[in-house]
Amino acid sequence: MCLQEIKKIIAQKLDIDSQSLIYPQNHAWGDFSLPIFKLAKENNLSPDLITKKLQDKILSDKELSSILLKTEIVGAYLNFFLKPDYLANKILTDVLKYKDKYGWNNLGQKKVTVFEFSNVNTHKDFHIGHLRNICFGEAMVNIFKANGFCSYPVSYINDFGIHTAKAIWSYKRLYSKDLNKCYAETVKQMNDNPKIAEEVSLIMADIEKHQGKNYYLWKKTRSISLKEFNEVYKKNNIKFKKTYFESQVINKGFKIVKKLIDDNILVKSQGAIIADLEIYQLGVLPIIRQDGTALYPVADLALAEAKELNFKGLRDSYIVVDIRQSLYFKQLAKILSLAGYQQKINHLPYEFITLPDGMMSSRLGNAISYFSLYEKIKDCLIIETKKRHENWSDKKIEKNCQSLAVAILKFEMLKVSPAKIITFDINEAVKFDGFNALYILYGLVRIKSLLKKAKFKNNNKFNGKFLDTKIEQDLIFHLAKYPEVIIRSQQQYDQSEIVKYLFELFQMFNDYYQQVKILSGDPKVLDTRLNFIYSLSLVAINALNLLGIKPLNEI
RNA sequence: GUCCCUGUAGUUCAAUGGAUAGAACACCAGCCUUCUAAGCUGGAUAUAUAGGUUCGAUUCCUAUCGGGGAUACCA
Repeated sequence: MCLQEIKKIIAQKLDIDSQSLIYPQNHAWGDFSLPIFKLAKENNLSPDLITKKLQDKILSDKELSSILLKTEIVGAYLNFFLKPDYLANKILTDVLKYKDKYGWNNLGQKKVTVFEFSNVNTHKDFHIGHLRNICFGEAMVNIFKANGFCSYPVSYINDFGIHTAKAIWSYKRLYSKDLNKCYAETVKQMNDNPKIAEEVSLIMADIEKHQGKNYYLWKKTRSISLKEFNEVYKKNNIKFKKTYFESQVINKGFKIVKKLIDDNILVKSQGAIIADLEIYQLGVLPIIRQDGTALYPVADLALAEAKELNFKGLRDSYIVVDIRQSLYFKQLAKILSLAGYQQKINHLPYEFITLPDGMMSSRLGNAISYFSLYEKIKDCLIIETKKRHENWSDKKIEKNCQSLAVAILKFEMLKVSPAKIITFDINEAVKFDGFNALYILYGLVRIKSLLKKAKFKNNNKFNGKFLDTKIEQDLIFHLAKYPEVIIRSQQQYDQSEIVKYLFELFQMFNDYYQQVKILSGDPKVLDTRLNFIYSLSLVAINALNLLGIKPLNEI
């Protein structure tokens, strides 16, 4: 039984809306609270009278009395206190039983849901903006799964756009494997010399024809990029159910465009092919350039069709792309619906990443690439770890710090709500204090260390009555809230709910760790406390799994 | 110009319309012969402005002022 069910029982017995039961900002005021301003007004009675009536109702009800320790009237609030040992036994039983699936639910009813993310461009760096994208996408796949959806991650790689031709234009002059540098260089030179645009156009035409030297160079440079992307995915333990390439769907896209022109959904204008969506107040979307080369929508139309074909029963397709493209996705969805597609396309937007001194962009060439950042963080971690563990081998330190660096970066991307711009400050990120992945992982290591020293084996020997300190009861209540966090993070498409939850959990645990010496404490309560902290670690690992972050055994 | 998002502490972020607006960083002072001190304890500081709705507004509405973004061939 979880808090929602308890709330439902209370609400039903008292004939109130369970939504009106709130969590007081201070847990000392009670587990739930009912503000009775509204009730008083609706019934035209004084708040005093209402609270007393409700209290009488509670006292005379057998079931409520078995759950509730007491109620208190404070001002116009009726505060409810659950019986601590009742709650402790319920929650610990549930956590130890369901383990890494504690708090999961069935709300999604196995609905097939595809998440498209990591829409990255070859011939450019994989930078921290993309990192936010894959971390967000992966977390959403996991969170949807925890809510009973059949959710699948797919990736789409833009390996065929005009940006590839731009990168190749400079590559032929510089022969640098730094494709992003090539790309930025071409963009820079194009600003000064408009003639270069024509040359880039010719390169793109060759690539589209699949022949000649430019096509060969395209294949060669493309594989450099793909290798890099696969390293990022491997490092971050992200596996896609399917990967689509623009180069593989683009021809199908042109066919669809042709059909849409026949159907009058797309039209020719100023030498280009466009969708005129002015009557829907969605402006105009260019589809094919004057020179006949494709813009984004050509491939996206084919991609929508491909996903429908690959995932039987696909109802909802989520596309994780940053918020600047939200108009574009409204336009795309409109075109698909005009063309009669059944699939529902949802844009899952998130804000971009900016640097303390301004915007970051591949075109300007000032984006922080993933690997440079990762190496920097890892190096700082190695220095700190050496200070703390003089007896650890270099190999062990390297392995530990690799894992930590990945976790820290993921955490930085996930701790802010998707609707917020992340201002990424590398100097802050290498401090490793406070609201950081290390705080969580370190706390978890402390629990693991305690369990190891006590030679703990999961034995279900616990007695809720022994968990009688305030901090233990606060922690139990926090565990009880976890199922609601899983639901909220899905409904609001916001993984940061889970991150906040984890941080609060370990703030409380560190407090507990400081206050109560578990191993040297009262031996009578040792079993209960070991089961208790084991439960904390289970929920923590459960939540870390949803975020795609791997725990460590030692730090 | 039009449309969208956003203004909370020195900084970066919290707060399903409810009680005393929370954290983290930075700064100052403490805590390791005691379960991993990347931890803990204590300390000052904030809702852009003006109205409105409400018993009650950081939250909803309007206006003003700031910041960001989108707006036909960038991605």
